Order: sequence, then structure tokens, then C-alpha cells
Amino acid sequence: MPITIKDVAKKANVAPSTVSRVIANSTRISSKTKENVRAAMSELGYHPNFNARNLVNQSTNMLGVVIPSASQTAFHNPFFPEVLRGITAKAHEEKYGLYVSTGQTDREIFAEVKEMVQSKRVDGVVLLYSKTDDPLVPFLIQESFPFVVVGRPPEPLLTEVSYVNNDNVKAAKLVTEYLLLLGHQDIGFIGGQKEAFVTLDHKTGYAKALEQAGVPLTEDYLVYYEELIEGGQQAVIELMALEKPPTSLVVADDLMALGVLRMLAEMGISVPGEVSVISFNNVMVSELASPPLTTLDIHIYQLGYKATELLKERIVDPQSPATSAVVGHTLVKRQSCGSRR
Amino acid sequence: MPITIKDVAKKANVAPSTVSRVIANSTRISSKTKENVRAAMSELGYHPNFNARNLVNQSTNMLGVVIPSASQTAFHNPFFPEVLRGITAKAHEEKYGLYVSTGQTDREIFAEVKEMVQSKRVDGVVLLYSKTDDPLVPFLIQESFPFVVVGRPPEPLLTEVSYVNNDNVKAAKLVTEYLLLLGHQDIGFIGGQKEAFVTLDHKTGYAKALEQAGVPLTEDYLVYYEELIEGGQQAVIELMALEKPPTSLVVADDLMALGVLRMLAEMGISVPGEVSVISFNNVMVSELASPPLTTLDIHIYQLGYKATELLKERIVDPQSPATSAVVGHTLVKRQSCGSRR
DNA sequence: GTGAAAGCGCTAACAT
DNA sequence: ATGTTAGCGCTTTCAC
Repeated sequence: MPITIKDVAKKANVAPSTVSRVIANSTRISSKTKENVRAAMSELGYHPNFNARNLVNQSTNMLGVVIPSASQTAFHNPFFPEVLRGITAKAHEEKYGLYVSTGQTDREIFAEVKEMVQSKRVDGVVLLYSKTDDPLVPFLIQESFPFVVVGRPPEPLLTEVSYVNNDNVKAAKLVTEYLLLLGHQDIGFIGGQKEAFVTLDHKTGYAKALEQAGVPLTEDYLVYYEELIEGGQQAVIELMALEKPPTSLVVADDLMALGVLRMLAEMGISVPGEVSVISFNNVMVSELASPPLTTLDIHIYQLGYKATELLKERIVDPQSPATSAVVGHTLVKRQSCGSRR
Repeated sequence: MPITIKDVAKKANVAPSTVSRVIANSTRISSKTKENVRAAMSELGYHPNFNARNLVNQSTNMLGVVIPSASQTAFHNPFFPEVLRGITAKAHEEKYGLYVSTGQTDREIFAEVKEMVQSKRVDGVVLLYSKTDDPLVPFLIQESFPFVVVGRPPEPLLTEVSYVNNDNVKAAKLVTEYLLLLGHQDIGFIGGQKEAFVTLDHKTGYAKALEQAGVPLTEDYLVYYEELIEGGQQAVIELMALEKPPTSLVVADDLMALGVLRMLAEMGISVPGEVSVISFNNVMVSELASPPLTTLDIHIYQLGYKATELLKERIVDPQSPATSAVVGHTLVKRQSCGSRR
């Protein structure tokens, strides 16, 4: 039989409400009573029951974190642990608990989110991805439930939802320009999942850079695979089999790039001697690749941290307009890119 | 104003208790009433409020997951995402939600666990580590709160707490013997955190193998560092500076081993030509090392999955005796070990 | 088979 | 500054 607020009240000779006020540290309680009550609390080993508190407060101090359905694979990509670190840090600062989704398929996840929203398991939701035609975003809007997405929502909703993102267009443009300046003309583009906004944006930035440099875009140079080692390997096969294979590669993700490097090595193609490789994310392993990967650091941790910050705002004031934040990027030059002159 | 059980009751012309029974799918409700009530529920878009339910049931259907305090760094080690995958999978099967700890220091974590236990935020706890003199285990025992540890508890508590572990002694013995059989005599031991039980066990297995082979143990060959790239690098410096440096290395963790490989490469020492390296865990990146790491797969996913299974048993029947499970290991031979003959 | 009513542990008017 | 009281939304005896 656990100790309740009533037990404390009795022990301290006050009303339950007084105890409640002491817990909330209300200013309208004399410091003497506070002392007494606190003494009684610790003497009895009292601890507030969160379920009771949640029920009356209609909130749980929990944040839901939704990891994409590819999570079996997703968790293999260091991106997720890293965003999680950022989310965790801010959540902890704000005294929020984290409820992580465990669904394995899109349908399961949708059901789970629905449940956590409608059953009020959490006060807000962080979506760790965004892709075209995702049902979650419309659902959350319709329920007018606080949420934030890491990445960006579809164009028409840009002003309606809070999100934090990199400027992926600019990012892709930058890396492409870097390759261009190194003298490369034949630049392959190894994109990630085709439905992901980040992929679309990368493509746009890549195309812009080429256009601006007056280099025609070769459709054959555009390939799309999952952000996994295997994806990178397959992409290389596809690209290197071309009549005129590219001399440099823009790769959507470090992990993919590792696959790329590996396949290239197997083919006896030297990096950066014959082919240059540049990728995105700057996940830890990119440093350990051989050669160490030149990559664009997108500040993943910040992404998570900022997202949680925005989410908190929305929870505290649900009426507040949707806001967004752009996290910068920085080029980390290592040894996978070489000059073509 | 959310829809409550009362609204449904009114709509269906029954009492709230009846609705409750329908939710619980009680057998003592006529199927006709069930139909009616369910119709009313979906028509109104009713969803049970978990906080209310939790309050009366005195449970939350949540599992707490405690990640070690080194989590800033820990999350960098793919071990954690991988156990999490296992936990997640089983939790989802059993319809449990996951509440992950967000504390950054040992003290914060302890406070957090205390809070989640005493405030009944979760029904049980998974401890993702175990080290000597950890206060969490005694605390949870004292509170007689259901929990399970991944790894092993201190000897005296072995029968009191549920845990799932590898046979780390045997594992370390195996890898050491492998090196021995390849003709190595001078085998360095790069352990992880000194307080961790896994480290102690590794050390024991290593020593056993040497003893059994009649090879004297050289104290200088034993070094301990954090399970991180940097740790591996420093360890190599320490070991290679010895008058008679080892010709092979048993490394506590793949990530460390990457650091080892790297530092060795910088020193111009070839692997496996001059020095052989073998490690534990078989985390994805070990395959991508150059040379690809020979490592002992400890089935991390299984560890998490099994742990959750045991935890569930304890929650369902808190009186049941503590149980434990041992997860096997398999040697994954790749290219970082060579013969010495 | 179904309803009435009490109560899980807490908070927040409202009263004093 | 403190006590009284009425719920929060649900489950569960106990009636009938």
C-alpha cells in the first residue's frame, strides 16, 4: 500500500490540498507549514503518483519520438542515435520523459502514434523523418496535436507545421560546386530514398550547381538507393557500368558512401585518384573510412535538440504559430576528394 | 473536450460500467449490447484515456530503459542502438511502451530511475549495463521493483536478480585460444571500463586461456580504456611502446578495435602481417574496417530481446524467482588475424 | 446481463 | 494561509 498525499496530510496535521500546494511550492503556504509537510513526506517516504497527477493535469510530461518504419535498418544508421542524443539532451533539460515508438511497419507506427495521441500518452511528438504522402502529418494537424518534424513537411504545409531542417538544397549545391571547382564535370548523384524530401532537395541543389556552371545534367548519373552500405554498393555498380562513368560522386549519406568506397576498392578504382567521393552527415564512421571521407556535417545533434525546443514551445502554447529552424552545415574536408586538373 | 466513457454510455443508453466492460471485452455482456456500445464508440470517436486507466490499474504498460551515463559517448557505440532494437521488438510484441532514461550523469540517472519507480511511471526497468558498486541494483531490489539487467549483476546477487548475459569468460577464452592456436604467444589485452563486469570476465577468460596453454601472463600486456575509438588508439600507444610489444591484441569492443587498427596503420604496423587483432561484438562497422575485423559476435539484439522477455515475466508475476539467460556467441573470422608460424 | 456507486491519488476552485 | 469539496476518466465491487 503506497503512501498517498492523504497520509502525509494526516501526519502533518494539514489538509491534502496543503500538501499538494507544498509539492507545487505554492507561495501562499507559510514556510513553517512547508517544513512540516516536507518533513512528513520524507519521513513517510512519500512520492507523488504520476498517473494521478497526469490524470488531473491532462498531461504526461512525455514526448513521443517516432522513428521511421525502416527502423530495423534505420537503427543501423548512426543518424538516429545521434538525433536521439540531441532530443534526449533537451528533453532532459525540460524534464520531459521520452516515449519512443516501437512499430516496425508504417501501419504499425501510424496506429501507435494514433494511440499515443488519442489516449494522451504523450504531450507532443517528434517525427524523425518526412516523406511525401506520409499520413502522420495530416493526422496530427487534424487532431491539432503538438508536433515537430525533423526534416521538412510537404510544401503546402510549410507554414502550418513546426520543423527543423538543414538547407538541403544549398548543402547539395555546395558539395557539387566543390567537386566542380576541383575540375570534375562528370558528377554522379547517389540519392537516398526517392520519397524522402531530403532526397528531392539534394537533387535540386545538385542540379542547380550544374546549371549554374553550365554543365549539362546527365540523367544516367542520377541513381537512388536506400541509405545503407548495400545501397552504396549497388549504386556504384550501376554508375560504373555506364559507357562514360562519372569521375566523382555525391552520396546521400556516409554509410552509403562507405559502401561506395568499398565497392570502388573491389573494382580496383582508386579514391580519390580516379574517382572522388563526397557525402552528407559526417557521422562518426566517416572519419574511419579509407580514405577518410570528405563529408558535409549537418549537425545532427542540433537537429534533435532544436526540434525538441520547438516542440516544447508548441506544447506550452498550442495557439502559437508554427515555427521552423534551419540548422547550418559545415564541410569537413578529408581525403576522398581530389583535383581533376 | 474529449469524449469520455460517459458520453459513450449515454449515446448507447447503458451505464458507464457497461462500456468499461465492453472495452475489456467481458464475457458477461450480451453481444447485442457490445455491438451497440462499439457503434457508439466509433461514432463518437472514443478512445480510452490512458492516464485514467493507469491510475486505477496502478500500472502503465511502460518499460523503462536505462542507458549508462556515458550515454553521450555511449550512443556513439552501435551496441546501444542494437540492444534497443531487440528490446523494442519484444516490447512491441507485448504491447509495452518504452520510456528511455535521459540522464547524463550517474547521479541524474539514479534520480531518474528512482522517480520512475516511485512515481510508477513504468512497470519495469531494463538496465543496459552493470558495473561494480552500482547503486541502482540494490535500490531496485529494495523496492522490490521488477527489473532485469543486460550483463551480469555482482556475484552475491546472482540468484536474486534476473539478467541476460553472454558467457564473457568463455568468450574471451575462445578468442585468446584462437590467437594462441595461430601461434601467438605475446597477446595484449585491451579491456574496457575497469569497473564493468564484462571487463572483469574478459580478463578472467583471457587469463584462463593463457594458463591452460602454459603461457605466462604479462601484467604489462593488460591495459584498460573506454570503449571508444580514442581508447583503442591510446591503448596501442601504451602497448607498442613496450620493450617487447605484443604480436596480437584482444580488444574489448569493435569500436575500440577501429581505433587500434587506425593507430597501428599510422605507425606503419601491418595487420595481420605484424600484429593480429581480434575484438568483441561484431557491430556493423567491424566489417568495414580495413582489414575487416575478425570479431566475436555476441548477438546483441538477442540480449535486448531476451532481457525484455525476462522482464515481462517478472512484471506479470513479481513473486516468480529471478531467472537468467545466457546468449551464445559466434566467431566471425575476417581478415585481421594471421598465423605466426 | 447490467446499473449504481465508490474510489484510484491528485489538483484547483471556492470558501474561510 | 489553509481547509473543503468536487472532480479528472476509468474500473470494480456490490446489488438487482
